[in-house]
Amino acid sequence: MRETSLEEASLILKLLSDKTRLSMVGLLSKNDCCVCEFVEIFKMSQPAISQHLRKLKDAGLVTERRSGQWIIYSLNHQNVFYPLVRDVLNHIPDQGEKLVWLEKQGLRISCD
Amino acid sequence: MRETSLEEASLILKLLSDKTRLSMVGLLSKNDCCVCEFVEIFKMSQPAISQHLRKLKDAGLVTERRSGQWIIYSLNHQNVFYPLVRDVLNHIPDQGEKLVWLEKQGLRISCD
DNA sequence: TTATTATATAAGTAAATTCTTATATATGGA
DNA sequence: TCCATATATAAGAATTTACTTATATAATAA
Repeated sequence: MRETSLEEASLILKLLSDKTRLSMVGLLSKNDCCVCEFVEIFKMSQPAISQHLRKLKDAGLVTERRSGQWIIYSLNHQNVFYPLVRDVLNHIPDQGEKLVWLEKQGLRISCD
Repeated sequence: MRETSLEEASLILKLLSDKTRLSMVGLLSKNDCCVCEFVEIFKMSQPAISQHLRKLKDAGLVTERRSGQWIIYSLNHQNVFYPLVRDVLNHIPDQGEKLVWLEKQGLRISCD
């Protein structure tokens, strides 16, 4: 396992220490998501969601791709910090239920 | 493994996301330490150190005991969040070298 | 007892964080 | 082309955080 410096580790932990971002990362570990899905799930303004995603992207924890009008976010398993992220996610409840709820509302965007 | 709620997990991660506290916890996983040792290691004011320790103590991550004039802090392995802490510590460099340095300076307090 | 050492706490300050609102850009459909 | 939808970004406000200095408490040593 690659050893992360203390500075790097605390930076990643700071990103994951926000409830919304931690849940986002948990969701992305299950399924890719677009911004508008996060807006529905977290009942938060679109700019607030975009700003959280930008922080995750700047750290390399997630990647984005365009699909039509949507920007689809994915968890970046290739990132050097992914092992830390994975270990942290092991300690939180499965966020997949939020996607089930989204689907029930008919708000799921199929991300392919 | 006990499943920590999202709120609880983010609270613990917030505590660990501070460089000083993360290093403190890493040190305590090796050896018990007193406040004055932390002051030397982190070259930080005594109140600043005490305030960090208080946050860790309030969350139950560390315990304290008095030994003469010193207050000795220990990592609380019994805490429900300890498994998360342990997994996080697995991703940071060994903080034990800071104790070696302290010993070389003749500043180590034998904690028993 | 008095002084010294170790620690905690309180109050204030500067910086960082997370929202908000307003606005810009890009895509797709009528 | 024009409009609606999805997203990003910028600027500002409220809150939180991590320090500072000043002071209080407890133990030990002279």
